[in-house]
Amino acid sequence: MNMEIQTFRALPLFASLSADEAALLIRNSRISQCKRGRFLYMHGDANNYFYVVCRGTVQVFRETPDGHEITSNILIAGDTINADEVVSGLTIHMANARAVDELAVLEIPVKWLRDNLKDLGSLSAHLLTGLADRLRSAEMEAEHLTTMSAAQIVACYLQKICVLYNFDPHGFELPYTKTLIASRLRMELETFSRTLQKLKDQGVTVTGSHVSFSNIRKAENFSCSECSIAEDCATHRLLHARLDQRSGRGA
Amino acid sequence: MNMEIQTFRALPLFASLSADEAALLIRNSRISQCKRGRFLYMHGDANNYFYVVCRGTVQVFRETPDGHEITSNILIAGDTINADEVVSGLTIHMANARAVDELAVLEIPVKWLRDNLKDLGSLSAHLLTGLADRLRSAEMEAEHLTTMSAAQIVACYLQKICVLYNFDPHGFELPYTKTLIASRLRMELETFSRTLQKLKDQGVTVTGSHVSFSNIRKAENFSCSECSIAEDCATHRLLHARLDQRSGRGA
DNA sequence: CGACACTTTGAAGACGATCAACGCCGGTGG
DNA sequence: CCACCGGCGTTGATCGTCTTCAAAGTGTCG
Repeated sequence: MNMEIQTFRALPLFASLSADEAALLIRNSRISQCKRGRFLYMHGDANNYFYVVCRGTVQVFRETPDGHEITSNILIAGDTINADEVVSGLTIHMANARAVDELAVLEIPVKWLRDNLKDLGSLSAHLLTGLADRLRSAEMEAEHLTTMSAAQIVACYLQKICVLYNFDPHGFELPYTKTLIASRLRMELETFSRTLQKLKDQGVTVTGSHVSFSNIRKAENFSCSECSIAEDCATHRLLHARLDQRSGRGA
Repeated sequence: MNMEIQTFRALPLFASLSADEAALLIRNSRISQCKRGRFLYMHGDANNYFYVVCRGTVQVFRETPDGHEITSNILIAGDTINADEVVSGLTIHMANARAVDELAVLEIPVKWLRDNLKDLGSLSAHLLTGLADRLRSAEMEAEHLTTMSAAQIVACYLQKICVLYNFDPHGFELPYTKTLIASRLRMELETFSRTLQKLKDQGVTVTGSHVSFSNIRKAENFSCSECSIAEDCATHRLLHARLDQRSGRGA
């Protein structure tokens, strides 16, 4: 368990906590494990804990009346899972959260958190910026959804993944199944699969779960016209940085 | 100008401020007016002020490379305009903000706000919940965008407008042009117009800018299957309350 | 080897976007 | 008073893209 405490102190959300604050938090929370496929909570369950991912991956999703799953987010170490629900004061969960792989989460009682948030100044500041960042990216994605083609969305997402996981742009493995990614991108698996084929001409090659950006310039022009023109897409800047850092040029 | 101060004290965002806090805020901010069609700020401008709508309506939108406008939000009195940008620490605006009608906004220097947010406890708490609420509704809308038909989206939105503005469900006028609404709903004006015709059979009648829910039960089933089944759609609850309150029954 | 989850491919269909033309209305200016 | 114009909205026809349904291929693990 102590190892887990080490890991959670390494998360940005908690990094700036003072020793006192951290001790306070640890005394009043616990780390819980979850096996692949298990539900952390389900839609309608009481919203009693504030969760933060320590290790592993979480899929947050809702179900349509006809049983279709809509993935609203895929979360990794350092992400808060239900911050919005907790802050909004919801008493029940509005979505399902399921472990995609072996999972460790920090579990903080909502009740305690509400009473003590003022004593955890830096945490509340992180919460604030975290929510703001997510809001912005949610709005950005909604914009993409309506203005970009499936091909652009996919290309853009692959680049984002590459930066987020610090992968080598010349070649990396998809961190989760295509089914999950398609659901996350709000498209059908079939559409996703077909789109990957089309992207081969555009400097993005995906075979099996292996991705490589054979022609990053082309891939980039093709994807995310919004961001690149507006120059507000941090992904591209970081991607370039990674390319420069890894090797001289990328094709 | 004193009248404007009265109005802004009435906004929920500031209602809970103590007299001291309010005085502090007023000393360090100002209320500025804006004529219909004028830009409050444009994409790329320096993000120097935190804005709150006191009176009137604001359209926040971005432009695609080909000049198409995408409305990301329509804001009314009490809404923060660029809270996400300010909290995220962005130095330039990521979108345009334009006055839809006669507008009054409270203008708080970002620099000052950053230094003094800790002295305005209740404001920062409101900011937090405000962001969380917006995040949730943004995710909800993204879900709707991919799971519901245009007809459902429109019906759902009209109900939301009715509740938000406290209109009579039996008949009210659209608060803004159809062009703006269509853009807000991320559909083309043509699609919106056609959709309104189809909704006539479904208990929602729109002629010119006059809306009436002739058969609220039917309209409801038709719209927003997500929310109603999940029972997490506050709109419907409030709509019922309004119907009960107005008259015995709604057709 | 067989079961099962995951993925690919094909063909058909639905839905919204796009292009184009027209109607309506308020304002401005002759 | 009428004519013209521009913003706004409606309607029609066509087109492209994504979804849907169906079937078959690939991989892994017992």
